[in-house]
Amino acid sequence: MNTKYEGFETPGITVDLSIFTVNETRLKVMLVRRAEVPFQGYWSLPGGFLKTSESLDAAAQRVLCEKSGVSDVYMEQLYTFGDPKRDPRSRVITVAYIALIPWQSLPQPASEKVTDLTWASVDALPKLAFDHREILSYAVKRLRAKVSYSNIVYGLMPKQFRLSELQSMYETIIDDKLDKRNFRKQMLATGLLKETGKKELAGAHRPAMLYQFKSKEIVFFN
Amino acid sequence: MNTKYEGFETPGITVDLSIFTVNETRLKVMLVRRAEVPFQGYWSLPGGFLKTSESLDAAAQRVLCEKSGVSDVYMEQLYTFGDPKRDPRSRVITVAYIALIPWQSLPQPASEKVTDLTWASVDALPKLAFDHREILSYAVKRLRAKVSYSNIVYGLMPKQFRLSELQSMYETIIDDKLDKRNFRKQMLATGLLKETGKKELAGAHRPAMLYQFKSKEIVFFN
DNA sequence: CCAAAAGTGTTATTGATACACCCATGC
DNA sequence: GCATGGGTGTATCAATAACACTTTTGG
Repeated sequence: MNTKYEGFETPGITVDLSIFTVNETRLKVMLVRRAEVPFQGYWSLPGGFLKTSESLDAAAQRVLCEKSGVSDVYMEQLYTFGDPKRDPRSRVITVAYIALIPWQSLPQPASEKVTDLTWASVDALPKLAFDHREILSYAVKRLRAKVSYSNIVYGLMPKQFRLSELQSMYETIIDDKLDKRNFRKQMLATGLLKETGKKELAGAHRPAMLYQFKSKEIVFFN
Repeated sequence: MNTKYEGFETPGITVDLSIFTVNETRLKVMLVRRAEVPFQGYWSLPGGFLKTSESLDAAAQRVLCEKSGVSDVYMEQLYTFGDPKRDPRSRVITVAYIALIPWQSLPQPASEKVTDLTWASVDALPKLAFDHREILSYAVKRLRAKVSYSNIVYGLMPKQFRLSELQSMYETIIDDKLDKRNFRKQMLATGLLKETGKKELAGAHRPAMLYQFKSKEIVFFN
């Protein structure tokens, strides 16, 4: 038996990531296909075992980079799931994380044949391995809540953007429509945005002013 | 070496609890004195190793009951701390919890000689073992924040109470004064309280109506 | 000149804040 | 009758919500 102290357990520790992005006005999450038992062939959240002398944050960062190819994005610890039966093989406790990646920052997949990684709309999920469905709904809940009292959408926007793109980002995540004038007023009132001076000229319409965030800091409102 | 898979670690898992109560208009947290190395003789948060086939919540519940003698109180998972160096002996990851106990629910200590357990004011803490100071400041931060957007103070109130006691509870936790009339208006407007009909007669003043919560549910505002 | 998205202010409503006096009781 | 905490209402201010038309461009 795999114990360190009499009667106490030393379970395996993993990190599992809910990596979100928004594309085509859909909130999407990264799923990877499991190559091994248990749940072979099922989709699951990307994750991995904690390595020796690696902090939890570092492990999450490593998994993020391995799977997405990006680093330096918004990430936070979500919750720790430790039900004794959540892994049918042996006791595994997982520390769940949330990460946000702007769609534009994602490297395009090298080939069309990548079938072991996908971005699934959170409202059209396949069956998931382990308790990953539960983890993911918790992650979505946290994300939706946090959007409304912080500027966490930072993590999903490209460097420069139109205010209408920012509004669309909010609308996609909270799944509701917002008033254009009130939205702009409020956003500019936060003082967190600055004009870049550049104007986007693409499209048969009046060009839009491009904005960017003054800093990467996440701020809480209320 | 204590590994389960090549290169992966199976650290010890503990739960550590920040158990809060309020007494004499001070927010207090339970500390226990460590009998063993490391940090022998230091004060620390109550905690313990996860047992085989025990869920994280169950472990936290067990520790709570062992140390405080109460169960069925408000408890929530806080955060997981996994720095590789946080325990000088070996790798230990701790899942931190918050618990709230009404002062009136606490069994009085059997003898005056109990010197291995204390309730310390959170603004006058001794040196703590491990990273418990960090855990505790995180817990206090969470508690203070949550008080202002939920009815989490439920967890600290006795069955029946005066509105002025409820106000005092809020003021103690957020460390600020509130307006009496506005406070009462808002509290009653939530619809979460009901009069008990009873009046408290103690004291040389007009007796106060006693209230209680309609349900134990925790509700979020905003 | 038509389509398409950008940009812009005012009013109404709601919620939050500030504030002072009388009441019921015990001693 | 005085000290103590209990109990009550209104006016102001700030924030939020509702709402429609003009502008600039490409085709």
